[in-house]
Amino acid sequence: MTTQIKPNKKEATREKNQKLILDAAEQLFSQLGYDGASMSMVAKEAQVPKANILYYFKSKDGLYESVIDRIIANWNLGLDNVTINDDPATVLYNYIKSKVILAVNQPMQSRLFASEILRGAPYLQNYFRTNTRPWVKQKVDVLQAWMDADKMDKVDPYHLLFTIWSTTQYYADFQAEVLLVMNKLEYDETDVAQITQSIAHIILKGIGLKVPEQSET
Amino acid sequence: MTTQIKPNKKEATREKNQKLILDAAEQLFSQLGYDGASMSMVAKEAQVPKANILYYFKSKDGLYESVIDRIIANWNLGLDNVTINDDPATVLYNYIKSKVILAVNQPMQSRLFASEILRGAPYLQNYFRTNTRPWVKQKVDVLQAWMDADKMDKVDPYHLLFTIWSTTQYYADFQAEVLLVMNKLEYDETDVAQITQSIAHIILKGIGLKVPEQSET
DNA sequence: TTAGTAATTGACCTTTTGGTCAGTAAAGCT
DNA sequence: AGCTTTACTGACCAAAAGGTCAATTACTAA
Repeated sequence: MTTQIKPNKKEATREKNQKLILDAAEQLFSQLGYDGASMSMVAKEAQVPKANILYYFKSKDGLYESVIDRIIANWNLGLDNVTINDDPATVLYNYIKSKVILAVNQPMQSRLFASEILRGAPYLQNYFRTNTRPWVKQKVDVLQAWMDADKMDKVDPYHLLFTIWSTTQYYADFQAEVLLVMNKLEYDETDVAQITQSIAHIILKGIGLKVPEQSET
Repeated sequence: MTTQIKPNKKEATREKNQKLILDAAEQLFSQLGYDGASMSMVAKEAQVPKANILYYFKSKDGLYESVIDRIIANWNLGLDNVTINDDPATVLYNYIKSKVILAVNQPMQSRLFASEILRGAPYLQNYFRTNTRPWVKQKVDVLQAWMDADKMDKVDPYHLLFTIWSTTQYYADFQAEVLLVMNKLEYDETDVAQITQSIAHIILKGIGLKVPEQSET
């Protein structure tokens, strides 16, 4: 029937199993941290023999690294293709909004990163150096250009970025605290809008911008 | 010489040893997390036999709880005794400043809390319910009163508090990332002022306030 | 002093950890 | 079909985990 190049049964099952394992590992690592999650737990969760995991991923470290790599692969840093000609308010508003949506709807990835950074980022050091740092540098340049053109207040662009990251990720990483303090069991549909609104108001006004009336997707 | 009630040598050494152990545990737990730090590591770090730790603190859980309790004991939530008559700008500016100083100078405690909350706050649930929540409620009321009196913008007071917490704690919890992105080895003396300035500018202006000229200690 | 009590700890135990390996099953190829 | 090679996995292992306990060492009070 299918004459694909490689519908190898071998590769097929391998990929299927690897996905199973990575999914389980991602969940457990983000929930319990690197040390808190054990290989046997991952095996049980993925319904795969433990030795199979070691066969695919050499070691626990290897598995952990693969989990991180996979997250990074589709970890859209957002804010791409921004230029000096764009409107700061619109760009930043949309960025904040997308980060809040991510935090509320997919907190696991954010938490995995958080626990990794808390531990001193042993596995992310390289990623930060070779990817995040240049990416940040570029955004900082755009922000600086906007400031120089008096399109927004002059604040330290690095700290502005940190402010956006911290405020938005907070709702993922510290979800337990937020919910406890607000006496809620979980976020509801209105929360995303509410959070976005509050953060955007404070930050945008805080740097001399106005929250745009209508946002684009 | 001393006629104190209880200069028992017993109690003296017990307290001394307990402090030794708690110090070591605090450092290790905040560095490696609950699962990452082992009893033998704590024993070695505190230069005390492992069985002694178990003798004082029943179990690893007990030790961990004691560490948390001790931190909470002198964890000044700040912002105390605030009333509607106070000046919002001054109060919030000082609060931000004190949180930044804490984040930069004593990041360990913040990180321990962070890793605890990341795990779903198993040991802090009760604390949040019985302490933080009422505390927050009270501050929220004051903020709301300020807003009603048109002393500041009307934003959700909960999210405003979260914004202050997240932005300031970020420099403790995500220190590794901040330093990597900014290409620094460690924070220097100018950073505290710089960070405070940036955060205060954004947040205060963001809620319709002005950064006070001169701050009080 | 000394008896009584509490503090201390070395040795030991069980369970779990990450990891190996030899043997078996399953493709793939001709 | 038969042979080669790769994929898989149950059984096993040493190390480290948290925790117990009986024996020893302080203190304290009389």
